[in-house]
Amino acid sequence: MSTAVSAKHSDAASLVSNTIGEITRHIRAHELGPGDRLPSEAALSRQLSVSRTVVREAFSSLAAMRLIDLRAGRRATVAELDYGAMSLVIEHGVHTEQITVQQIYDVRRTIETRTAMLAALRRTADEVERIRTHALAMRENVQQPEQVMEHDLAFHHEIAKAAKNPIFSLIVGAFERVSRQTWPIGWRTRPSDAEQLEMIQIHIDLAEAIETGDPQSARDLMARHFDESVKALLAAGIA
Amino acid sequence: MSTAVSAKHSDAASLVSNTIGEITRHIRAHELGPGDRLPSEAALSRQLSVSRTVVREAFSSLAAMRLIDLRAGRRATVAELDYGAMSLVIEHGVHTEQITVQQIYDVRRTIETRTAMLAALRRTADEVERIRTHALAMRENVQQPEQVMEHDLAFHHEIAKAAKNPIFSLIVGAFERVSRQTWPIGWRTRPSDAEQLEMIQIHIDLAEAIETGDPQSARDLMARHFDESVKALLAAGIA
DNA sequence: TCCGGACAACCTGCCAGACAGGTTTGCCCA
DNA sequence: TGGGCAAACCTGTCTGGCAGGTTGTCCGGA
Repeated sequence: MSTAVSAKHSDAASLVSNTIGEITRHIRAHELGPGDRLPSEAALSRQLSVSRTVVREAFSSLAAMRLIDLRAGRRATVAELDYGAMSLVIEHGVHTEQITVQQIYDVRRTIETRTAMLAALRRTADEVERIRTHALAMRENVQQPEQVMEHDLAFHHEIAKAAKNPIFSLIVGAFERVSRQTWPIGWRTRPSDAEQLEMIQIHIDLAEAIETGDPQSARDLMARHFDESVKALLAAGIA
Repeated sequence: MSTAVSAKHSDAASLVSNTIGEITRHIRAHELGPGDRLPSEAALSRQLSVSRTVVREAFSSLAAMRLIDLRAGRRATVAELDYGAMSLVIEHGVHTEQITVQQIYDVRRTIETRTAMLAALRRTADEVERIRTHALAMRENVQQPEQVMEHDLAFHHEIAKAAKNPIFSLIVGAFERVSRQTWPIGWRTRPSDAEQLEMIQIHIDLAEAIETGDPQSARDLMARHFDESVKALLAAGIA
């Protein structure tokens, strides 16, 4: 696998990409925020002297990146930050064998040891509650892997949120689609009840460290969690 | 600013989004890799029983996320991993005031202390050469901020590449567009020659640590670099 | 046999016009 | 003043068409 990651020079002077530029410029120039409405397709079509087809494709592209929201009959609106697009990029990388699962774990470890630390420092009572609930729900539903996975994902997500930096949420979210596909593999490498509970216990301990407000301990537990996971994956021959 | 980051449930059963799904499924099912060709618009149109317009918008959306490459007259091809889409998402977040510059620095610090460490462990001779060249070029062109910035960005990018994990390159690249806009602000907070050279010296030292293969020192230098930068930004009132 | 060039078939970029629904707005009536 | 209805507006999708770039093939010459 090559580690080349490029960015095409997007001065591709096609009408559609120019139109995309005009629309983002419009958002910036008018200081639009999430929920604010954009001009209609027909209006932009006239204004930029291109066909509605071109404007539509531009809107469609922006919607694909989740920069705007589109709904039938309604005007396009500026969207809230959303990790959907990044999620697709990562998934694409994995499926085209440009990214390995192990590389994802390394990045997640790097990011999530930080979110755990920050969460321990910045979490609110509500957030602690949600984090702990998910950790405990993992143990309660240990017989239903599907449930365990959902609470596991939500657990990590809530920690990222509690870190109070939306970019961390964005990145953690970006791995969600792929995680949903690789998670069962990791689970299967822990066939005994004891091993499963041990893995879940780390989550519970982590929730407690965040509740106590112990960043060092939260950091270490998250690091251990990922170290164990990678070890399990390697043992299963995923490398 | 809210820290909410959502992902719309994309079961939007529109023809276009279904078609996007079909195309990504096609890539996965046929195990296509970068450069491989996709069916023509007309063929997909017949195959999925939708108009060419719909297929075009689907292609256009995928191209916006840089999952495929489109060129006139040519068939669409599977694209290499590319941070263009992620870059736009981040930029959008900043312009709509959902992300602050300081939050970006925190994430970059988290990611890049890791890339510096890994680069020190995994770099090849060629990579060391490129990294050092950029660091030295910063010093040589110290009178032309534009040049300094370009070499600075390239410096960080090369380190990410040397870490041999494409996801790190992806993330570092994702911040490039925004960095290009905020970099001059940081530069202005270092008005004296001495301060500028001091900041550049860290880069040179870092290049050396990576060359020597000293991960601990590389890590610390990168951390210091970001700490200084944040301090400068705060002093300038960007917070 | 091999190479190069020209031509035909194919493909994409863009456009105009049209129609079926869903949404918004404003007006009118109670 | 408040509620409801109809018209105006807007988006999703389709058809058909033309210009211009690309690809592949085939034939003639070396």
